[in-house]
Amino acid sequence: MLQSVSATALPLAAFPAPSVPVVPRHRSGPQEFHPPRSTLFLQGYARDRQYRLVEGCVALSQLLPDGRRQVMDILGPGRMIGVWTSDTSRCTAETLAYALIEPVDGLSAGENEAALRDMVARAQALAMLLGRKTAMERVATAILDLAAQFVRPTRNRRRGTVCFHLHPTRGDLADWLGLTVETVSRCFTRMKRAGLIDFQQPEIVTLLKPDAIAHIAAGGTVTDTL
Amino acid sequence: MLQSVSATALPLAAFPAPSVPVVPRHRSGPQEFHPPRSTLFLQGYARDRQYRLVEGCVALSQLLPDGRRQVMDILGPGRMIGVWTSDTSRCTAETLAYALIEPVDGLSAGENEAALRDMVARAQALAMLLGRKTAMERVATAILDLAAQFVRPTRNRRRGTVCFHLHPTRGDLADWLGLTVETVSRCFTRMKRAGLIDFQQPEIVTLLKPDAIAHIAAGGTVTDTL
DNA sequence: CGGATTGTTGAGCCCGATCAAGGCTGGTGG
DNA sequence: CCACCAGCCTTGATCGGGCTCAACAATCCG
Repeated sequence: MLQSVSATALPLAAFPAPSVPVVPRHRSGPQEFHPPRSTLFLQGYARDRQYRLVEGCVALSQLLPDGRRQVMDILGPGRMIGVWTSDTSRCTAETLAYALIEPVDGLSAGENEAALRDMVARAQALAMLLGRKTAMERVATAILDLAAQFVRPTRNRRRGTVCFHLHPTRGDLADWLGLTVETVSRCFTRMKRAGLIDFQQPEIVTLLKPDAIAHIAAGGTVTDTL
Repeated sequence: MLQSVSATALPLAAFPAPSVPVVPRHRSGPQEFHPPRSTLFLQGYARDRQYRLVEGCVALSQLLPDGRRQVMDILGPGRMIGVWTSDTSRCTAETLAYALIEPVDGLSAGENEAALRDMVARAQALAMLLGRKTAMERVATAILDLAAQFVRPTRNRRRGTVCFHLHPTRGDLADWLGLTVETVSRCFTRMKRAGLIDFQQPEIVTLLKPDAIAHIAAGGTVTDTL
């Protein structure tokens, strides 16, 4: 039976890491290559058609009739596409970079459930972010998540710094984080000026102080971390 | 293979109706009765322990270390509790009214997946609401969802009006909708003054113009609907 | 009755939206 | 080769929706 226990605060500040294996398995068809900004529209596909993103970046989003957009997730290599298929969840999937995907069939019921639970966990993390976090916290959380998904093996880097390719545009990030382009841009600028991140082109981002960024994502202020 | 299709705007304004049957099945244990405001803390339970809410109301929420709360869902009769169990999703479940729950075991893999997909769909609907909707739209959406879940069979009612018991407090609603108590209260007052809803006690709400409320939830303004 | 909890209402402020302008980059065609 | 254009990004100025702070009413319960 259910019991009453006092709630313990868990690390819910960040997006949960996927529990599905990143190592490709269950391949059952030829890989497909899609150019950036192409729409992989998933609505109406049979339930058993699932893909794994091998390389690249895909955004899942929903559109309101009046054009307002909410990005539900940004997927990096190893993540599953199409688990949610069937008509219960209607997301548009769009590539944000050259994307290589491979069909994955024959997942066991357990693997399927695990993938679905990951989606629930990430959707709830997004809800927490959208409902209760400030703009800086949202951007910091997003940067950490994307850095984890898109780290590129770097060399000659100072200890503790991480460099990654930021595939989504400022506009995509805004639609993901419930903000506007301008606010996202301003947050990036602030973090850059604060010495937490660096970027010459807007797409190549280096985390200079990952811990400080995590601190902000968890609710600390920027000036705190300076 | 995935194909490129133009996106059609679907009715994503409202919370999706659950696809799991509301009719009790798979009972496998004695029903349990819980008083209002008792915490059914689900973290750490074995995966196979699931419940169905027979009567009453339960809120699922997450807490940030600093105390900020995000309610992830409000469950009414027929909804499943514990589908998400395992350590991927950490929600606190709290009764908002006297709640009668019954253990449900032996769900088929398909039923389990359907329940999980419902959760994903509702979590994404919440993300859309939190990221892209105004306060009035959020409250209108919430009222419609709760009305659908908690309609009480009424008599002597004018056609088209719906009366229901609103179990969550203004504070619970605020934590669900990403607002403050004051804003929620003001939205209720505005809708009351606009003749869309009515309530004598804050907990017994009558929808006077459900269509107009749906119109607001979909993005229309209040003065539009007057 | 007094205290606690919840709901309502008002006044003022602030964070992030909106509006506007300009810079940078990449692609296309002359 | 450069001119032109279309996106994307940045930055500034201003606005406003919802938050904060505060006071008070209503209800419940001991």
